[in-house]
Amino acid sequence: MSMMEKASYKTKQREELLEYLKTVPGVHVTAADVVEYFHKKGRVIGTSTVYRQLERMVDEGIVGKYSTGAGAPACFAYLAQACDPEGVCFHCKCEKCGRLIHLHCEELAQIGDHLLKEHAFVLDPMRTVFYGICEACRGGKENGSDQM
Amino acid sequence: MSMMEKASYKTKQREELLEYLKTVPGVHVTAADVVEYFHKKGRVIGTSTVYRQLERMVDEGIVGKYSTGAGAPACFAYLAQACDPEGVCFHCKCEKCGRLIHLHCEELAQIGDHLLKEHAFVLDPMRTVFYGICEACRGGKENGSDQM
DNA sequence: TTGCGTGCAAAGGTTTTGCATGGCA
DNA sequence: TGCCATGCAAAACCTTTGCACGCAA
Repeated sequence: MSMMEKASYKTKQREELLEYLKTVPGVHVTAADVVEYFHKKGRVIGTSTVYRQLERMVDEGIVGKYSTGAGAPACFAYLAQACDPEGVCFHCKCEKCGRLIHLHCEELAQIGDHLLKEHAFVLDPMRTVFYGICEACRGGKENGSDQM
Repeated sequence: MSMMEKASYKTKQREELLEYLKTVPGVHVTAADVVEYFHKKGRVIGTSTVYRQLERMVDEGIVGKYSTGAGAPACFAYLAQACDPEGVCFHCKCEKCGRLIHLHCEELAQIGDHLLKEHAFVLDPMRTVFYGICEACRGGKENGSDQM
């Protein structure tokens, strides 16, 4: 699109954030998770900075962003082209405890093929979320861990 | 599936809300849109009520719910073709033209089985929406009608 | 009469923004 | 030295929840 995008400095915070994300490729974390991670390490990074950098990385295409709902926090994940050529991963969200489950499943990947071939619909796994009840909540009757 | 769901009274607010939604089938509106619509008509309906009724209608399969982003408000739309409570039905939403596609497909129904057996996740088809690009928009390369 | 539905206000949680300061180039 | 990035706090938003009252069955 644009030719220069932005100036974009290379700050310490950005470096550390990116370094961390690279250690957990494909894993989705929320902005709050990131803040907490650094906080525990004694390295405090402002929430605004995390949001701003994450958003920028999304623009740059090195990080994926998943919206799991309305008031729910967005998830981000470092996109490691190496381990996931297609970036095929699906998400299941428990309607009871709110937990987001990350799935790498070949069988589910066929859904995309089926939708394309039979229904001429190009699936966007990035945005698609399966809603339902997770194992813990179903088994434990009321809830499993109820983290959100 | 369930035997009684809930008592579910037939209140004035519910009637009016449903009546309004039926006049704009397939069109997606936010809770705020609904509140504003009635407010302009001089008929005030509480925001909580709108959220609660809308959510209930989603459970009943007569309204679809879509996530439009992270901090963005959820969208709802009256399903012209009500979902068969017993049968399986899925929805695909085009990210380009916003169109909602109704699918009755046995093969897709297997997703539920797969998720249950392999991932111990009980799928809720009523709340699950596949996001992607529809045939018309894909064919036209750039866009079809592009309403969002 | 029973109990669900409604509506207001307040709470809860996520993300954005204003502004002064600090650091990269 | 410029200018962007950072951080803190506050604001903006969307959605949920508590509670008393009203209405449907």
